[in-house]
Amino acid sequence: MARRGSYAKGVAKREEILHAALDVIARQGFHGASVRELADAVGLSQAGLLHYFDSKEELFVEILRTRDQVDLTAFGAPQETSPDLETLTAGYLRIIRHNAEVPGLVQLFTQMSTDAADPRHPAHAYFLERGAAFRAGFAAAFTRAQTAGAVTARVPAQAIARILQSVWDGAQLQWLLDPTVDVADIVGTFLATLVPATPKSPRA
Amino acid sequence: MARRGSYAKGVAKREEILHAALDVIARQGFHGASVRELADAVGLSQAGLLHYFDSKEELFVEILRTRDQVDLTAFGAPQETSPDLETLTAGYLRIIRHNAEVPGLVQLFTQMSTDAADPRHPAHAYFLERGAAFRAGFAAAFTRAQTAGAVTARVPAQAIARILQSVWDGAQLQWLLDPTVDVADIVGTFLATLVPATPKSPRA
DNA sequence: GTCTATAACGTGATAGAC
DNA sequence: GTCTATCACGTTATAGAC
Repeated sequence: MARRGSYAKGVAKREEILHAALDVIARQGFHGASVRELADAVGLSQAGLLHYFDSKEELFVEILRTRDQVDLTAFGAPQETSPDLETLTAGYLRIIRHNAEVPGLVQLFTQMSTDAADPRHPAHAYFLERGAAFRAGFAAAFTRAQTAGAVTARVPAQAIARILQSVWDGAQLQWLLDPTVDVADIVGTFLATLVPATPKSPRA
Repeated sequence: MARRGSYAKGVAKREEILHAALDVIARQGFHGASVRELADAVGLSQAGLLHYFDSKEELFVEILRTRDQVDLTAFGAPQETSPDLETLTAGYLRIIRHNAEVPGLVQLFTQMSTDAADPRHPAHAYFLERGAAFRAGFAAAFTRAQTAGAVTARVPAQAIARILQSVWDGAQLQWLLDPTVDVADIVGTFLATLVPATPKSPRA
């Protein structure tokens, strides 16, 4: 079936490694983990682990990619049709709340995102694309919410999406420093801020 | 004069080193800099530099402390009396715009703040205190602005201050990844969002 | 495909001369 | 106070056996 006999198995093993790594980091945390540590945790030697990935950094980006995929299918909004703002935020708030259970993954994500500032870093493109996709999804939802009068039209939807991304990333930074910080609460409060004072259909 | 002959000179040299380091990082950038690199740039040997600081991490926190002090006196709002929101934001927006000229310092700050998630990290307390002070200043200003009707009263001033901090930190993260991002614009836009649609003294 | 062993390097920190 | 020299360690990556 596959082009070469061992190719499919190699891919499957790679996938298995990534999910195992994800699990280990989620449960045991991430303390600037080295390839060796991760290899031990996954049940391989360091060289054995690097057999499947070109470098340490490539390995870690793949872990983050796997995580996005897992989270989006587990907690995210359905992607087929472009969802409305409520559905979209509900999905992301589930992800955000889940993140509070896996500090190691958040730490890995944050650490990588600062390292990836260098354009030559293997994760650079990943973070750019991820951010753009996030903003595009929300910009569309905000635009529709604005025409419905559910979100302030004073500021362009694109700008609101960018601010939302900032709030999320920044709040996560604060949470890492002080675990009593509630990221979902901060993001939720910000979203509440966007509802115009006088809705289209007044009640009072 | 001083208690011990060499004490005063030691402190002065320390100060001089910190300002020189600040300058070097601002101009040449920060690429996960080692003590050795910084020592070279400052004109000392690695051991010579560490003579003034207990460890690498202590050195870098002191650099950040020095930076805060320099920035606040150069661009910040006067601290004697608690400033109003406009003065406070104007000062911080100057700092934010200045940051765009010194990416190395922003990188150092961000990198340290993720490393400092560990409570045993020497910079941990620094970041907690800095964040608390930032929020306290803005919470007071927001409270006053709320009673004046200049800022939405729908959300507590404390929460707004926390969101503002998130916006700043998060936008900076995005800027590091993509230098075309305008941090001051994002923060400014967020602040504009907070002005109630219908002010106390209506014009239209 | 996975291992052991090791290369090649950079790091922070310290000892000791001057 | 500042240097040179070096220690002790951890890192990623690779070579080569099996």
